[in-house]
Amino acid sequence: MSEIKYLNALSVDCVIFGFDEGELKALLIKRKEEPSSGMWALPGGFVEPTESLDNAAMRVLSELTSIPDMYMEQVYTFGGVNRYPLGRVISVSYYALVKISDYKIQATSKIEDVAWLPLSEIKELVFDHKEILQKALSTLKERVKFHPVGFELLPEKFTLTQLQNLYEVILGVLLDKRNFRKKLLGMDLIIKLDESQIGVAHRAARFFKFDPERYKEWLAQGFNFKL
Amino acid sequence: MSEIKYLNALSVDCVIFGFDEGELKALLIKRKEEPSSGMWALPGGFVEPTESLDNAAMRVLSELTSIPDMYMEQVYTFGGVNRYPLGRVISVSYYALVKISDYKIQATSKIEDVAWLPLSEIKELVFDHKEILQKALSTLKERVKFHPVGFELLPEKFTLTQLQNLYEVILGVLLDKRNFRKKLLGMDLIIKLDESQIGVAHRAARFFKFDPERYKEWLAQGFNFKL
DNA sequence: GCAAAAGTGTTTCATTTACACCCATGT
DNA sequence: ACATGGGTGTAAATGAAACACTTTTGC
Repeated sequence: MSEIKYLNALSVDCVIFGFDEGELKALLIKRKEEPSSGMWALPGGFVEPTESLDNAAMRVLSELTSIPDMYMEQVYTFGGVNRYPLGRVISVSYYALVKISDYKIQATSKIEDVAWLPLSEIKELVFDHKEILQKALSTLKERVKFHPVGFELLPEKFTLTQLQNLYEVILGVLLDKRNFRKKLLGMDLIIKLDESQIGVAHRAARFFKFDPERYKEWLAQGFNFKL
Repeated sequence: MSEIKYLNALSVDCVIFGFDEGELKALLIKRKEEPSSGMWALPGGFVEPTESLDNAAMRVLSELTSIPDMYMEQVYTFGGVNRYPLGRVISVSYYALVKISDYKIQATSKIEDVAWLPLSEIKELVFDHKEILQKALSTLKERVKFHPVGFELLPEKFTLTQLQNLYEVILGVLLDKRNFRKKLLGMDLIIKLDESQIGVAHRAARFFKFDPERYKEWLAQGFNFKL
């Protein structure tokens, strides 16, 4: 560790998750440049010598979206020798959770196309990006079992059915409606609002919001989120 | 991502955990070179352009110990701009679990001293290594709750009291002896041997070993290790 | 009035917790 | 015989799982 010996290229790649139409989606870009022009890829970029990894990840996100302070977490660092075809590049991966309704694209010149793709429809990505996506998803799954981060994916006001649906999609299981509601209401984490859906062709659902105080507590200490 | 733009120095740092005399310990080296000569540090080294991150971590371990195939897992990547005083170095951290009885030092010329230090006695480490150690420990804590990795720290044959003691030390809680035994024996994970302690000034404890088949199952699927 | 989703309690079962005494061995 | 840790079971409480019908709204 005394003399700096080798230099390596270092990138960050971000898996940006959103929840929309009952599906979990990722924000992908279609590459405009070689290698692998025309394929879908995770948003990413090289780490500049003067920025921390977290800052690099935030920069990548803000070049693409205009969302302030979204939830973001480092996932894993991929360092296979041949993961990138043009030379050795190590990738530090992050995932971010965004309220998809807040989302606004800021297209940049390098990018041909940007889209929210449902995870179920993502077949192939450039390089090892599919593997990075899988790892981010499994990290999210683990995280969501014990910390209330799933809420970052919902709008400010949401119904209990939306919330249940979100957990079902992330965890890949079906949950019992009554047990789910019992558990969540018992956690004192959400607050019932005086507002309901309008214009729906069935009984209107109540909206809820999070109690930010309790949210912070649960986020720090974790819980046993067995539903 | 198309042209490789910036180069960064990249190191791996390893937190090597061992369990001995009822304590959790880490294998540290005393630096012989500047900067911070004479201070304790995590074993680490620069990542060579031709090796994967995992290989770099294994190389660091094998330069120090002669243990084949120990349990190893990536923890986190530290990329603060000023974490290393002589220039920008990003550190990918790993933790390893070793059966301390197997351990044999292979001193190298650069190292002044190598020692197993109990975590409770580790006050200060070079650079941000203390932070890396903390992160590795909290990752281990999380891991051990749902996967049977703690067993990697024990010798082939162990007593239930040793096992309980290990969990108590890692998790930082006291466990009930009867409940602990009930749970573990019910998991079908350990096998009672026909061998007991000898020469102890009290009733001799039975030795147990792991069932490697079940061990692999539990390792893959995880469990809810609420003790 | 019909379709579609919202909302609501109770019982059963499994898991977790709390708890205290006798046993084997070396000195 | 005494000190030291090994080994064992039961009851109470908590948490999870299973389960079906009524309500509200738009068409």
